[in-house]
Amino acid sequence: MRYATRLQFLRYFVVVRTATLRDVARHAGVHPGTASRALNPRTRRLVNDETAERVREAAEQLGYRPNPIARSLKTSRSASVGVVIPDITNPLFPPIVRGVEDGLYPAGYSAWIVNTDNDAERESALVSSLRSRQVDGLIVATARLQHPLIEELAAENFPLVLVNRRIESPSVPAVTGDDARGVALAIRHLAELGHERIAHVAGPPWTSTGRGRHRAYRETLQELGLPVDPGLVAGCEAWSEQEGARALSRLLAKKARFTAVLAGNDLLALGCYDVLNERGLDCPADMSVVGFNDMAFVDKLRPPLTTVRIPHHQIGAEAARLLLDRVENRDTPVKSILLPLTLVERQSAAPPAR
Amino acid sequence: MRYATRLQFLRYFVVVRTATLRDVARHAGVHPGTASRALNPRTRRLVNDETAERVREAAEQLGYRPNPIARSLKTSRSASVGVVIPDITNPLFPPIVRGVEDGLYPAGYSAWIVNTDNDAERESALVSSLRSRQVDGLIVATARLQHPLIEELAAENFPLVLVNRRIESPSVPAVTGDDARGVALAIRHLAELGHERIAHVAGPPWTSTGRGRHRAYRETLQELGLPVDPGLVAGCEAWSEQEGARALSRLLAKKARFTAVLAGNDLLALGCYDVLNERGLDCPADMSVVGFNDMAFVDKLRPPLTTVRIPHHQIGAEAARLLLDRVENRDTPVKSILLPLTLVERQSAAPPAR
DNA sequence: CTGAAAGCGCTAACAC
DNA sequence: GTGTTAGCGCTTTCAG
Repeated sequence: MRYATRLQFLRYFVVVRTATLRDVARHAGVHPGTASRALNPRTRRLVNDETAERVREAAEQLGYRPNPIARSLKTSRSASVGVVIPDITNPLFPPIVRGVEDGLYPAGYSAWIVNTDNDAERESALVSSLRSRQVDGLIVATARLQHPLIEELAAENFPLVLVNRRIESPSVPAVTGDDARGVALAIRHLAELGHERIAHVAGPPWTSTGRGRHRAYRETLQELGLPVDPGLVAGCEAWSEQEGARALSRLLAKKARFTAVLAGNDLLALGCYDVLNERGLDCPADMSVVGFNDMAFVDKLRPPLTTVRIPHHQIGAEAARLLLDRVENRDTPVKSILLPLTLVERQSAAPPAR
Repeated sequence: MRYATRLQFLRYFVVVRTATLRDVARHAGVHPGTASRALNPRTRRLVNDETAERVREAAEQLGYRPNPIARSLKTSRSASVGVVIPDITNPLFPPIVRGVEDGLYPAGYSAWIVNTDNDAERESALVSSLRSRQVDGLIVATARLQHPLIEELAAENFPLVLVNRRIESPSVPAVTGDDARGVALAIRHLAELGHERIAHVAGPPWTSTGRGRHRAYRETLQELGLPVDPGLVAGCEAWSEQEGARALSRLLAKKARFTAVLAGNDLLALGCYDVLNERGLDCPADMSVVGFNDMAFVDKLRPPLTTVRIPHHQIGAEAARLLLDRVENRDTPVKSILLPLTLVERQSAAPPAR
């Protein structure tokens, strides 16, 4: 050994080079295989307590950090999962992502986040890149009702959990809010305030949420014996403020009569606000608006937006746990989770003017 | 070969197993080393055009996807960088993160995002985990003025770029907005509107932004010949709505006289809104408020917030480029970037009541 | 220009 | 219980 003292030797490893399992093994006077077993919680019991302790000490002294890359290469696993979202810049997703990470962290997993911009080609490239990085599973927030890529993955039995959205095929686990009940909450609230003609600015029909909320809207009206008038519904091409504005404008332009509008989500509701402002209509005096999502800061709008709260963080966290279940055991039966929603009453919904 | 037809053989690789470089080499009738050279753009010129083409074709037929894990293990690089932020849930960060990704993507790099929650211990654990994953560099948005971890990394000459914040030591490249000019823009605007006594709700003094904006506030007042009164400044312990509210409350409680307030950022401005509302003070009639950042949706507040816009996406993108420069060549001289800011005039700042 | 060979750091049969 | 061995898939000297 070219090192004058043990200390120098240690310093060499700690500072200059990062210690490998071989170094640890040599220091503990055992074979690398044994060191591996001693350090890995899952195999720890295969080795003598005393030996294990020696290895642990050596590892600590050398500042040993396992190399996850080498481990991945050997095991074809990575202790990481991919998170596929349209755009982190959309305020809907940060809380979900945080939930996912918080669900993953205790299990020692971490998340790779990618933004697809709702571009199927980009999505496919990103998923492929995630898979070549050996992610152990995928959490997907971009589901459209028809989604070949997702069905492909599901057919392969690749661990996969959808958040926020579902696809038509029931074989893919999903964690979503209970939109039907959320819509019912909103409509009932409006009805109780005295509204009878309630319009709907609907989300894109190729999303499960857009379509589901629209259906729930119709069903709830029916249940309450309120008029179900197709002329009171305007669909959007995207979940954007701009589309929300266009939709409400159409409704207003054709002189539809209504005193309240349920927006498919908060972004669409924001668009409604814009149109009302433009036309000098007061919310809620002239028109009540209810949103969906309870996005950050909608309580600061004028008027503060009454909306349906979705537990985004929890959705992410549950999805992470569901995914981990499937990662650990691919034969875990497919299970979806429906989380309860709550109505947040603020000032954008009030009794209609007489 | 146990396969009856070439097609079956191909299917085997394409569908059942993922083809490796060896498979490609065998199919092209060359040595794996040659196949590697042929497929890697950087070594491509070392091999005969004809051979290279054969290899390329074989790769395509087999649906070959290089395994980045194996490559990383060999090269100690990963074509990925770590992005260290306090919390993706803070609306400040998504656009920066997006900018980083957009800056990285064309170069074939991707980003690992981690949330520190401003916890130094967690940060250190996360950075260490990123490094063991062989990230080629780090983009850090969590800098405090004193930041041992960052200085350590810098001392090692580990590729590193700060965004949004700086540290005291000048040896670390940073991409930030030109806060001094931004503050000047805001104060001058207020002065032009006729305000003379302008208060400041200052960000945390252990952040470069908090401190820098405070300094710029004083300097600009002085330049304009306006009163520089320490009694008109209240400091915050965090960049939060709550802290902003507490700060403005303190100012109001001690009966300080002022007609406008410059908030250290939009979140603090939001806190100011809350206090004004609570006390029945009208903004801007009784009190003008100017924010900083131009966060998403502050244009929807009541009143829409006048604020200083920081080009967050661009900050992220420039940081990515700067980092990549250093990754490719560690001896690239340290260079920091100051991006111009703009004042966004909305309705929260108006002439003072006489 | 291409082949041969070694090895990145780790794990997992398989021996003993 | 622990050592031995082989190998995950790739790159990169070194020969020729």
